[in-house]
Amino acid sequence: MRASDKAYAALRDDIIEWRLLPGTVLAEVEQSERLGVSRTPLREALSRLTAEGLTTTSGSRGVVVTDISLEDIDELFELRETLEGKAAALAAERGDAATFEQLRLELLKAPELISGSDPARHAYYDLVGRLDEAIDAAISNAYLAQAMRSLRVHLVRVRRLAADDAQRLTAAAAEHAAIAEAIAARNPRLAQAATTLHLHRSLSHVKVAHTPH
Amino acid sequence: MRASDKAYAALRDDIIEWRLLPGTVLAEVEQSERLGVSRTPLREALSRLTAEGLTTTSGSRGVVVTDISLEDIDELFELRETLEGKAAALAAERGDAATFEQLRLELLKAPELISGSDPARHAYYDLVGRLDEAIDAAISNAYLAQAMRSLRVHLVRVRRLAADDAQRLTAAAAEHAAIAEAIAARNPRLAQAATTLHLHRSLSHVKVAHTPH
DNA sequence: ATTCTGTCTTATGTATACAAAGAGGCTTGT
DNA sequence: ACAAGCCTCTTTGTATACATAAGACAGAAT
Repeated sequence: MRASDKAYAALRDDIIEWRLLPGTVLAEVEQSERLGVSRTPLREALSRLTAEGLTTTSGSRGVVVTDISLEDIDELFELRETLEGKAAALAAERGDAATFEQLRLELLKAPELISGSDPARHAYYDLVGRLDEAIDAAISNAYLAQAMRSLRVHLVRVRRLAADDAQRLTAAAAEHAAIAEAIAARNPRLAQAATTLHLHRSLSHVKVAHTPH
Repeated sequence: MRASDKAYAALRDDIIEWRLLPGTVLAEVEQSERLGVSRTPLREALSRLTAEGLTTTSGSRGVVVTDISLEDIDELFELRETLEGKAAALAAERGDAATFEQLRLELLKAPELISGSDPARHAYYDLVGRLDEAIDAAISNAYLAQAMRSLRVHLVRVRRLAADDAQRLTAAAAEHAAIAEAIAARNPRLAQAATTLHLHRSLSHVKVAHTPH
């Protein structure tokens, strides 16, 4: 693995997992010493992070970790609804029904994974990831898939804040199953509607979790 | 201006203007000598181009200029319709009516610019650019705006192929005016429909121009 | 003749040295 | 005492030297 890849992956994880908080300045020498690479590959890593929007080069203060506020989350989900709604509709038009029917069946059994121990919960996240990948593959549109991939980086960051409880995950699994069902039924409008519903529920959950109560 | 910015701008222009054709390998020493910078800033430029999708790092062959075929154009416009349609609708909800009414009036006078000499045609492209910027500003969504910006890079590349004639530009100006009118009227659905119509016409024009006849 | 292997060449990946620019503090003058 | 200017230190930007890996070509062996 190249040193720049290593530095990129480490920094990306640190930001996504909120070990590097928004506003933190990523000085080149400091980070290169911390990660054990020289400045050259580290700079490349910072470039990639900035291109993804996880960091910004803020004038003369160097590279800083970008903030992600509640308003940002609204904007993020607005774009997400647009892209994923369209993607679900396209997947319903173009995808392979059997693939999504299989995913639907697995999603219906997901509550067992969620209520289980932590490794099983990982299996649930993997399952949702496979649904995303299946949609990506079904839409046959590299540009749309790329746009969604670049969004997901930010979404993972938000999800870390959401503190998903078993109750929410169980509901989300049912919503995902509804999306898979609509795609398997080759019903674009239904697939889009199911996606819209799921995203609104997710957004509400995140916002409730962060509203003072 | 930093050397890396200079190299980035030069390469980006060369690719967009089709002076560097798809498939061209951008060897580091070769390009750094051609552009008069050293390899370090050139590598940063290549990173940024690759992040934008204008180049890809193709295994062991180094960085190559990405191809953009007719199928790619279909995919590109599919995403474009999704994003710009949503943006137009949001602009109609949130934008300032007077701004778009002003743009509409200018667009109605655009045929004079188009039929004129080449510098005036530049004025027309500027006008369309201002409509894009006004929509970007009106939507109040940094993520959506960023997604559209990253799309426009590819679109400029396609436009260079389209060989826009005066007839098509005149029609396009009218379509743009219809979009501005719908936004000024604060009618989201109409704004989205006008955008869909415009993009379909643009796509048809590009495809006709590249179909053997 | 074909294939395998070794070496050589040429590319990219990395480290480090040097340059330039900016911020902060200290000193000096009024 | 306060302000202004200069100096220094720190940080990023650039160049270049070195390492490493991959690919091609040639030669030899089967």
